Amino acid sequence: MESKQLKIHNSLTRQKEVFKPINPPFVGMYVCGPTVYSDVHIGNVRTFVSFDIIYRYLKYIGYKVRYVRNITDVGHLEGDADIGAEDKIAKKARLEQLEPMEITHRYTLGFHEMMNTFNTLSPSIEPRATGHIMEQIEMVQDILDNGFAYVKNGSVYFNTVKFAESNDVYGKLSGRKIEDLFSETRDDLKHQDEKNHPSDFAIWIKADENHLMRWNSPWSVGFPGWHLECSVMSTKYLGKTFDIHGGGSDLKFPHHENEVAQNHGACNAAPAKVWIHTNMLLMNGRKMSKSDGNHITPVELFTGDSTHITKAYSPMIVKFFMMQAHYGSTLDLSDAALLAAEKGYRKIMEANRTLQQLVYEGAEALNDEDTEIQALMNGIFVDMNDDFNTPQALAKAFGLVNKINSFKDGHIALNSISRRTFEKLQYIFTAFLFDICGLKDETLNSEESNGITDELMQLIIELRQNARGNKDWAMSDKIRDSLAGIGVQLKDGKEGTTWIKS
RNA sequence: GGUCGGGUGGCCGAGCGGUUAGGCAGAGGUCUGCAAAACCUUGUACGGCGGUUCGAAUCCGCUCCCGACCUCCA
Repeated sequence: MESKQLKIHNSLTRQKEVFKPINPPFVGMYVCGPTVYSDVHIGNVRTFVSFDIIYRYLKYIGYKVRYVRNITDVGHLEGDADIGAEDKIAKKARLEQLEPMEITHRYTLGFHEMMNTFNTLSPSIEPRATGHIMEQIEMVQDILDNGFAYVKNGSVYFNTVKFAESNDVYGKLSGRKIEDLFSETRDDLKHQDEKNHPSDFAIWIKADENHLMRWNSPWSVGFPGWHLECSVMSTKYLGKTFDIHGGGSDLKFPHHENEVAQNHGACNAAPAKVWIHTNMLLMNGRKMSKSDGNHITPVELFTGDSTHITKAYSPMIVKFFMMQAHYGSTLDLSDAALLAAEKGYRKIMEANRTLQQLVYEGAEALNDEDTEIQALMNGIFVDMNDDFNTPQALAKAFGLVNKINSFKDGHIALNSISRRTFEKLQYIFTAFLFDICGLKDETLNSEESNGITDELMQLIIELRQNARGNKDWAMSDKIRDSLAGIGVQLKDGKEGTTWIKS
C-alpha cells in the first residue's frame, strides 16, 4: 500500500524518501528553536507551526515521538557571525540594562505565549543552551581530542579544512562546494586572523572583559559557539544519530552545516538521517524587512494595527493561511491572501459543526456517494503521507465540505452512505482539523457562553420568526441588522435559523 | 559574483509527462419577503524562446525576472 508509507523530502539528499525510523515506533526529532532576544518573528512562527503539524501527524499515525526544540539563550552572535561580534542577548541586555537572564526569560515567556496562541503542542523537551554549558565544554574537548579543532588565544576553532580532507561531509547539506567555501573571505570580521582558515568557525569563544555571559573552561573564561548547543543537546536527548532534524531554510548554512561537522568531529557520526527545512514567509512578494518597512508582527496581525492589512486576523486564520501552502515553499503573505484564508477557514469550521450535528436516520441505501466520500477521506492521508502536503489534504477536506453541506441541504440523502462511513466521516474530519492540523474553532460560540447566550439567541431567533410569520419585515430586518451590527450573523436554512459570531 | 530554490488563471496556492487541485474573488442559476448562508453551473493558467515526446505547466537547453544563503533583518 503506497499510500500507507510516509514520505519526507530530505534536504540532505534533495529527494523524497520513505520514512523509516531508526527504532520504530520511536521517533526522535530535533528542531532549532528561537534565539530569545526579541519578540518572535511571524516567519519563525510559520516554521514552528509547520513542525507542529509534522509532530502531530507523526503521533497521529502511531509513532512515539520525542520532539526536542531548543531555546538559544547564549552564543548567537550578531549577524550570525561566529566570532568578533556581540552576542545578541548580551547586546539587548546591555541596551536595556538588564541581566541576560531577564532578557531571555521575558522573551521565552513571550514565545511560549505565542506558540500557545497558535495552538501548537509543547515539545517533549525544550532545553536551553545555558543549561548545557558543561556538555558543550565536553564536546569541545571531544572535538579537540579527535583532532578537528585547535586553540588560539583561549578560543577554540573547528578545523574545517582538516575535516573536509578526512571525509566528504562538509558542504553536503547546504549544497556548497568545498572550494567555494574555502575561497570565501570575510576580512571585515575581527579575530579573523586567529583562525587558520576563514571557513573555520568558533566552538568556544574567549570572553572579553565586558562580556556579560561567561563560564570557566579549560581554555578561557568564555562562552560556547552558537552552533554547538544544537549538536550537544540533540546528542544528549536523542542520541548520536537520530531520525529528523528540522529548522528554517535560513539556518541551513552555516548553522546546520557546522552542526553536522561538529557531530562528526565529536562523535564520528551523522546527527540526523532526515533533514527537513521549512521555507520563508514573504510579504507582498518580498522578504520581510524591518528596515524598509515591509514587516508585520504577529500581534499586528491579530489587532489589525498595520498599514499592510485592512483588518484584524485571528491566530487560527493566520495558521489556516499557512497550512494552505506547503512547508517547503515560500509563502506570500498579503491582505488579499489573508482575507481569502479567513473565508476558507470559516467555511470549513462551519462545515464541521454542521457535520457533527447531522443525525443519521433510516435504512442504508448506498450509492456512489459512499465510495466518493471514502476516497476523499482516504485522500487526506495519502496527501499527508506525501511529505505532509497540507494544501492538498485541505483540498480533499473541502471536497468533504461540499458533501457535508449537500447533506445539510438535502441535495444528497445521508443514507446514501453507510452508517459506518458517516461515523467515520464525523471522526476523520474532526481529527484532521483539530488533532493533525491543530486548528481550533474560534467561531464556536459555546466556548465562553454559559448557556444563557444560546438561550437568548434562541429567543431572539424565535421572535424574528414570529415577525416574519406576520410579514413584519421591518421588525425582522431590524433584528437581523442589529445583530449584524454587534457581530452576530444569522443564517437562514431549511432546518431553521442558526447564528455565528462574525 | 558564487551556491541553491522559484516563476501557474484577478489574488493565494497544489500538481511536476496524459486526469476538475483547492480556497478567495467574478458570472449565471436554485432557495429566500429581500438579503446573507448553502447548493448547482461556469469563464480566465502554467515568464519567454527553442528542443525531446504520440502527448509538456511537468523533461532538456538558452534567456529574462524573483527569492534564500554567502553580508544587519526568522
